[in-house]
Amino acid sequence: MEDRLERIKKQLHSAGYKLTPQREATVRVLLEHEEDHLSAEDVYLLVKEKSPEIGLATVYRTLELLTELKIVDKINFGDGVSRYDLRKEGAAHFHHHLVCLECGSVAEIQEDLLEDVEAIVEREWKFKIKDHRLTFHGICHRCQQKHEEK
Amino acid sequence: MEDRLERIKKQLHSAGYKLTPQREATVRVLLEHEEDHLSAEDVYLLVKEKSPEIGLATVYRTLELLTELKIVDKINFGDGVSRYDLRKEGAAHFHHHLVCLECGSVAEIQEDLLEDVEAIVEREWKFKIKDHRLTFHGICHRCQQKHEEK
DNA sequence: CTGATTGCAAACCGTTTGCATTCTT
DNA sequence: AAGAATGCAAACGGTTTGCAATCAG
Repeated sequence: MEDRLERIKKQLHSAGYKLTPQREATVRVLLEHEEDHLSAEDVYLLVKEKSPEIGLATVYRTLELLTELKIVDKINFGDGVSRYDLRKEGAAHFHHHLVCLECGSVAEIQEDLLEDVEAIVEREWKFKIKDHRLTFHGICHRCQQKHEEK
Repeated sequence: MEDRLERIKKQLHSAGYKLTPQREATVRVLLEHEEDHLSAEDVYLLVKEKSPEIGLATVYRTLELLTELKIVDKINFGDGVSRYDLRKEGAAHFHHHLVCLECGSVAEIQEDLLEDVEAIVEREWKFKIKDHRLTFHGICHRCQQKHEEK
């Protein structure tokens, strides 16, 4: 955890950005909530608990910065809110999501699964793939069980 | 084209909605621009050419209606704008997109491609898939050629 | 020191909503 | 006639921006 933070700091630094307490606090929150898909506002509130003087605009600017450096991925499940996901270290590609239409939960799939599909797309459509977004909408296991109980 | 319009009208009707000139004009625009990925504003401006008295709110309400009836899919490429895509008739699943990072063009893939992946996800994650969203980000064929010319 | 970064408030912009009016059925 | 649908303008909510004050390097 702490070493992960160090590496991110180094990335910021070598990209010519300053290491402010606000940026560190923001990255810390992201590290502590890897599994959640936090909105900017969520991050803001969490950072505020530890560093109450921070402003929402700074959080937005930091998240934008981290997105630019590919430390974080900005995603969008169709409600009008952007969410921010820490990239797994060494992950070339973005992970996939399972969004439950009933309870709204979001699960992650780390496995690639798309290698074959990408090969087809690159060959047939002559499209050089840089990244992908794959989201499945459906009913999660827990909600399925709820139905069976009735 | 005209028969497609008729069928959509019928769908609206049998869902208990009225057939107003504004709704017809909006559907017409969507049919005439199937390949484009129009935003609500785009649709509004196009409808306005033929029916200048229409209001933006009505376009939003109609698009919402069509989305609800699954005549149209609401998509979101990450810029803060929703776009609306007419569903191919008989298409069970949503089609995929290729977004070019350089020129911004959006191509469509009608083929399913995800059957195998979906089978894996349903089995391994016990997730009942209802729909999916798959977008590839990369460089389109034309932009690749532009590079080679240099 | 000096330019980068911050916090605040105001501006933005796509979208939604309240309401009186108009139109389908 | 009666409820649904419309147009307008105002409200909304997430995000961005201008600016003076502050801070990191």
